[in-house]
Amino acid sequence: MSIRLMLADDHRMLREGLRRSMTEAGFDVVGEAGDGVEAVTMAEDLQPDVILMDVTMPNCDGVEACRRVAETGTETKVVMLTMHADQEVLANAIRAGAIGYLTKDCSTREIADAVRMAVEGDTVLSPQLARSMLEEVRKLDAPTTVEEDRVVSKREEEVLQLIADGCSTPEVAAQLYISQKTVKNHLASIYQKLDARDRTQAVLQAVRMGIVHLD
Amino acid sequence: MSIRLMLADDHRMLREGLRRSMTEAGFDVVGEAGDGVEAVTMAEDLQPDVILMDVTMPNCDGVEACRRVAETGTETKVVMLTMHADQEVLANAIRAGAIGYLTKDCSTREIADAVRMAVEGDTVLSPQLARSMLEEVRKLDAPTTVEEDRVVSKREEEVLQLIADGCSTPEVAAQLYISQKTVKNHLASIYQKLDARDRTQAVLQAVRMGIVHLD
DNA sequence: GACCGAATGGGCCGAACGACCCATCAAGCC
DNA sequence: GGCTTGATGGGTCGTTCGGCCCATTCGGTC
Repeated sequence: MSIRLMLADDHRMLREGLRRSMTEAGFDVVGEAGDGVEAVTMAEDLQPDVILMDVTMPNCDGVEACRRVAETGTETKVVMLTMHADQEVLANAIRAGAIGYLTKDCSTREIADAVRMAVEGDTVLSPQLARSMLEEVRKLDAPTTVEEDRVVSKREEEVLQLIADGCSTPEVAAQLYISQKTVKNHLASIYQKLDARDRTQAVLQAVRMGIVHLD
Repeated sequence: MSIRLMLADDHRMLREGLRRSMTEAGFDVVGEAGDGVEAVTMAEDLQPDVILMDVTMPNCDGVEACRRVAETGTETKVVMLTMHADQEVLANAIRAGAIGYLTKDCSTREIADAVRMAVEGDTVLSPQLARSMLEEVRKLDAPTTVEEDRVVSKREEEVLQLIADGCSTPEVAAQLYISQKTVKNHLASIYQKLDARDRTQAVLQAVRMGIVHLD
C-alpha cells in the first residue's frame, strides 16, 4: 500500500515537478493545493499520510496551515519546504507541529526519503537548519562545570553569583564577611577578565558563559 | 557509485543483520567494528561515507567514538543507534558531532533512508527523540513576541535591550535621540514593573522573561 | 629565597546612578 | 469632558560605582 501524499505550493510548475518525481518515487499523490486555506480543507477531506507544504503561500502561509492541520488531530504529517533556511520560521514550524523541514535545494531523492521517514514518525531537517537548531540545544545544556580552566577565580565567581542574585555591594560584602572594598576589588578584576565595564555587563557575560545561573 | 557504510556495534548478530539488510538496500558495507576504539581506527583507515554507530559499546562508547571521528575532520557522517531514547545521550551525541540519532526499533528501511539523508547532510531523528528535542527548542523561544500583554512598554523595552547590549545611560540616550533624563525615567518605570532595584536586576529579570536577548 | 597570583584591605575622586519632586503633550478610553 | 498611560523633559540630592593609587598576607611555583 503506497503512501498517500498531498502537495501544497502556490507555484504550479514546482507542484507539477514534485508530483511527477514523487509519483515516480512510488507515492500516491492524492491532491494539490495552491494556497494555505485550500491546503487545510483539502487535507481534512483527503486525510493524506503526508503533506509537502511550502512555507510561503497566499491566503494563509504554510506554517499557519500546518498548525490548523495539526489541530484537527489527524495522523497527517507535515513536511515543510522552504527557499531559505530561516531559523525563526523553523521554530514556528516546529511549534505548529511540522515533523520535517527541508530547504528546496535538496534532491527529489532526499524529499522522497524524508516523506518515508515522516510516515514512520522520524524527523528530517536540512543541514543548515539542523545545525542552527542543534546549536540551540547545545547552548541549553552546556555543562561547562567539568572544566578546570576557570576564567574568574572561585571567589570572584561567588561575588558574581551574589550580584546576579540581586545583592548590592554592601550586601555581597556582608554575605561573604568581607569589606565592601574587597568586593569592589573583585569586581574590578572581573571587569578586566570578562571585558565588561560595569556589573551589569559582567553579570550578563557571566550568564552567557555559564559562570552564573539565573535561579 | 554506492554509499560506503561502516558498522560499529558490539553485538555480532545485530551487526550481521544490519550488514545483510544494508547490503540489500544497495550500500557498500566496507567495515565492521566491535568496539569504540576499533571503530575510530577503522574509520580513519576506511574513510566511509557513513558510520552506523551503537551508543553502548565496550572500550569507548559510541558517543566518544563519534567525537573522535568528528575530530579527524573527515567527511564521515555518524548516525547513532541506540536501544533507549535518552535525551541526555542525544544531547551528548549531538555535541559529539553525530548527524542522526535513531532508536533500534525502527525498520531497516528507515535506517537505509536515514543513511542516505546523512550523506546529503540531512539530520534524522527518531520520533521520541525529535519530540524531546523540539520541546527544548519550544521552551527556548516559547515567550513569543506576538503577545500583546506586554509588561514593559515598547520604548522601555528598547531601553532595556540597549542596556543589555552594554550601553550606559548617556549612550542609550544618544542611540534613541532622547535626553538622559528620559532614559532614567524609563528605567525608573522599568524598576517598578520588573520589581528590580537597579539596571543589573532589571536586565536579568528581562532576560528571564525573554524581553531582551543576549546577542 | 624569589616571585606571582589570589584574597584581603585602605583612601580618593569624579562620574554615574536612583529616588523624589515636578511639568507637558498626545493618545486612548469611559 | 474627564481620566489614565506613555513618552518626553527639568531639577536636586545623596548614594553608589568604578578607576586609580596603594599595602598585606598567604599559598603556590620556579
